[in-house]
Amino acid sequence: MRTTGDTRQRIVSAATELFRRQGYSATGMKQIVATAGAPYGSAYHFFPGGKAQLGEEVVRTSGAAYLELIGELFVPGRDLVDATGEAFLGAAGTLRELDFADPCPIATVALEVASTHEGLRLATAEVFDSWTAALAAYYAASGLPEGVARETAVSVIALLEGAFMLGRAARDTGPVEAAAKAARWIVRGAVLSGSAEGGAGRSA
Amino acid sequence: MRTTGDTRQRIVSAATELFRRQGYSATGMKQIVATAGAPYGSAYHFFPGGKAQLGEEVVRTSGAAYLELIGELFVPGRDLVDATGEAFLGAAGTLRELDFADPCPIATVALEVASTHEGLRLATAEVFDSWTAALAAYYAASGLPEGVARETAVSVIALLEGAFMLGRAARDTGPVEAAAKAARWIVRGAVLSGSAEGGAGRSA
DNA sequence: GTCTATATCTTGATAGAC
DNA sequence: GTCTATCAAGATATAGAC
Repeated sequence: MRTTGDTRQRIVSAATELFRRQGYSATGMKQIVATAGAPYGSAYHFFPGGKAQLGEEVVRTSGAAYLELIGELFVPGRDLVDATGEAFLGAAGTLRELDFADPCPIATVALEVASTHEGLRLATAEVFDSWTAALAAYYAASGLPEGVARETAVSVIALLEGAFMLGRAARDTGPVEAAAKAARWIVRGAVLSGSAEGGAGRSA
Repeated sequence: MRTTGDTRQRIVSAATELFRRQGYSATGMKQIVATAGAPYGSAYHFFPGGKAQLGEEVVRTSGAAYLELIGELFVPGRDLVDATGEAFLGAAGTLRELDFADPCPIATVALEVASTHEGLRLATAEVFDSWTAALAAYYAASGLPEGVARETAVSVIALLEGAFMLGRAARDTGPVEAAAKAARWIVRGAVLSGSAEGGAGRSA
């Protein structure tokens, strides 16, 4: 029976929000604990590995949360093309609601650390992989051949990340909305190629 | 007739490379001048506005360089789908040659500053806009209706940026190669929708 | 235009009282 | 487990000799 566990989570939550708005490097431990309303020492009490350890936990925690979201949005049985397009339109709404902070909690960090912090880089890679695997499983369950499903999932996630980037820079949801149509074309193309090459191209 | 102009450019070049590998926040002025082999004072002599001014120059300069590249890759007359797909395959090669440093010189900076440095954010937005406008002009010249051409260009650029992100995180060119196929589907879809809605869908 | 020295601030991290 | 004080190193930026 644990008596604590509250401040630790507040630190993780604060770090998640700050990383998403300012990135990893521009966010200091002091700012994190100040935002969390926690004493400075608590940061190193809960994360003896320092900022890198905290960063990894943020990446993996928010990565897991988004993995659940994917499971909710892409329910087997729903049409592939429609489900994909609607996910993008929902993302456009989220982008606006966040006032153009990053809807993806790990994107900025991923680019920042890719060539500099190997541990963090691996964490972001594993999170991206979990997302694409989940989406690929849905596409495969909907009839796409395994390889096509995987490539399609990777492309759709990439398109969403890039659309967030352009949308944030322009402070405009237009890019994400344009990407919604493009995502539909990608999936539709995959369905066509799947039925031609491999097999059960029918989806709904 | 100017007698100098060399150290200034070395500073810009060094900053461009460092931003692309480490991002904006993690790169210090001292590291920049050290890499450039320039005295510290020169940085503020040439960029009285400090790091932000240097950052803007880096973004605009490398943005202009990539704008030229787009012009070279997308020559009117070439088939839209093939030109787009081959550009992605070339980008995959570049990603590997750079040892998975960011092939896009402004992507990391764009995400870092989007919600924090308004001047820099605007610079990245204008660069992205110049790229999508150039690509859209090519698509339009190839027969796509204006609006479709614009949306397609935005989506293709976004897909490329996102594919770079996933590829860097995984240290694998697979995502960019998958995106090459997806980009072809996007453009093919745009051609179809263009010929249905608006008009001259024929490209080659 | 070059270069050095310095001022001021903030960073990540640690030590130790409570 | 909480909280404060402090450290050394880094940051951005400036001043001023040459």
